[in-house]
Amino acid sequence: MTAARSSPARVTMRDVATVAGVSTATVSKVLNDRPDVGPEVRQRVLETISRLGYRVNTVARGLRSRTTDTIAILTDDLEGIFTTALMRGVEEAASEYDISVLLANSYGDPEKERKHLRRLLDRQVDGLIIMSGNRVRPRSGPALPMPDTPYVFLYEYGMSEPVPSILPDDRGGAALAAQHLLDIGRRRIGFINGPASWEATADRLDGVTATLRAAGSVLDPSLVHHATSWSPEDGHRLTHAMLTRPDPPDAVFCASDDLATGALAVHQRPPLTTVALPLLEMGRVAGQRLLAAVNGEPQRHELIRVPCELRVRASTTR
Amino acid sequence: MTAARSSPARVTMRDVATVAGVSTATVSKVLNDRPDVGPEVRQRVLETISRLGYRVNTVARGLRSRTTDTIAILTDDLEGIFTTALMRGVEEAASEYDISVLLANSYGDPEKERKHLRRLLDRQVDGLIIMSGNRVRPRSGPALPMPDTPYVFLYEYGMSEPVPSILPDDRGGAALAAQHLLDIGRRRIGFINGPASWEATADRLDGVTATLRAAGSVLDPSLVHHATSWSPEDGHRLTHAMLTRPDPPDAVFCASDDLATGALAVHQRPPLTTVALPLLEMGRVAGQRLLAAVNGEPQRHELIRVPCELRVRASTTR
DNA sequence: CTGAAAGCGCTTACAG
DNA sequence: CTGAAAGCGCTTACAG
Repeated sequence: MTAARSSPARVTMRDVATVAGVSTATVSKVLNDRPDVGPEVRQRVLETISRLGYRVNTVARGLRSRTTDTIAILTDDLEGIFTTALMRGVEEAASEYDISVLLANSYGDPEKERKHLRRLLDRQVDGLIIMSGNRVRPRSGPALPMPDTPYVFLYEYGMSEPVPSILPDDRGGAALAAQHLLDIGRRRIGFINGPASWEATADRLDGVTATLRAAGSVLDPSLVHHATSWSPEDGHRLTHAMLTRPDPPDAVFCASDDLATGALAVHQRPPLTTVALPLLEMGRVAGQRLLAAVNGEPQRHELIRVPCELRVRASTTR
Repeated sequence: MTAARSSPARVTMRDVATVAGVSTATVSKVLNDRPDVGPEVRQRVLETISRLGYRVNTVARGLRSRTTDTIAILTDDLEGIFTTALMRGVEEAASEYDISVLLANSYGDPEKERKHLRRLLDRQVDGLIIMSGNRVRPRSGPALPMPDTPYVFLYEYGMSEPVPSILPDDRGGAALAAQHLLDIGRRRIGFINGPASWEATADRLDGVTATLRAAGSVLDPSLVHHATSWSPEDGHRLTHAMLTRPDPPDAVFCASDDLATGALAVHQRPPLTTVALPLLEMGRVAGQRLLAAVNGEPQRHELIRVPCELRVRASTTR
């Protein structure tokens, strides 16, 4: 890429200094809110800046100060169903501190991940969020060793790297749902869970089981069905099977919105009570943790489970 | 943000030059594949680079060369239903040229847009993609004048700015669907269109009308219903009304997947024949157009309509 | 073909 | 409180 644009000589810090009759050092101090500048000089410099329409060149600043105020999101699936909400959280957290966010997509390919990491490190990013957009699972370390650049995992987790991994509290979320059903008087709870191979599936079963047990009740194993996919079709099929038993449950908890959608015919669908994944909040936490690390706060291996939220709607209102 | 990391003195171009016994100018030339370097010197430099593990500092390069190989996506809705597919297209196009992509979210707020633009220009981005994630409509120019930085609109369009706007060809897409229904022998076509206030709604009505007319047929106005939202509920309601008429249509075309989903009960849903929005391709086109402009290619006001694609599935197979 | 020199636009000790 | 000087790590004319 070559820049073929010609501009009418961008205003530089030197211009401001000359016009204001000070040194560039002083202009820089004003710009960075250093205390060691006299009030009248500061005033004069600020006026000159706004009169000339001066804007700092972040690239030059970055070269000198060795920090770029830039972090990167490296995802394995830019089109994952949770990607945008997670990214929004990261972007919000970063924006609050005037940090910019670079976006890169590895498609889950370690070779692509390595290439992106190399490019991002060459660009001197201050830190990285390594993220999955669709499924919580363990992963190996970054495809490129990064001894000097902090990073965190988001919606996936490392096995031993000394960094935090930000995850949804699927167990707690399922417990919320089960407790809610108990609270509205249901005792015989059916559970359409996700595919058995997903971590969230086991975590949610744990949550439901423990909640019922704590209430002196028990989860009937024959009322737990595992879908083979997260599709409405599976939700419909399994719910139908459950409700046509001689001893049907008095409430059904589905492990995902799609499963629940299929459980109900569209023309008789009340607004669903839902356990919301805290995606936005997870993104924010990831951003904040990363920025803290960029600022020198030590990191260690830890799994941070962000609580889910129960949204009660008509489907469980009496 | 301050960088509190201490690294063991990063390898610099000067180090490579010293070890290889050449000047930094020569190292730079090798790095940038300039022809004016002797083969044995080039070889020696390359070996030294890989031996020392040298990596270019993109920030320093950017300061000197006045180009950052970075573009930005500025969206009004990071969680719009089309956002990720569009972004993926942009990211793919950019990655092919080793261009990095910055992400910013204005939430449709002109003040936030201005702030982001300012920050992005300060960072010396080579160009910008200004994008809507959910709805094609006209918009005013960028919230900050950008005389020196090229940009394009994506999934929204400017009224007069001398830049391209990349849009889906909704009219052509609807025509594809109508023609397909004619091709499989249907003559009396019902049309569940979107809300009347959307541009895509008018464009699609145009497409269907023109296609039927060209086939010597005509679209019965009483078989055109406009939804009040894009929801499955609306799709269900309107389809039901249409099919319970004394003279029902022999095919129904819905203006969105959600409307079509509602049109069918989940347990009897065949795979839907669909007109796919060319979101990925649109993103790619936007990226390519922008990079061309960055390289000095002149821009002008134009609306680029990217063709939709018909995906025939069981719902229209005999 | 190769290198010395200048300079991109800032910030940072440091001297006064 | 203010500024002269050095320098971040590159690339780019230019001279030889």
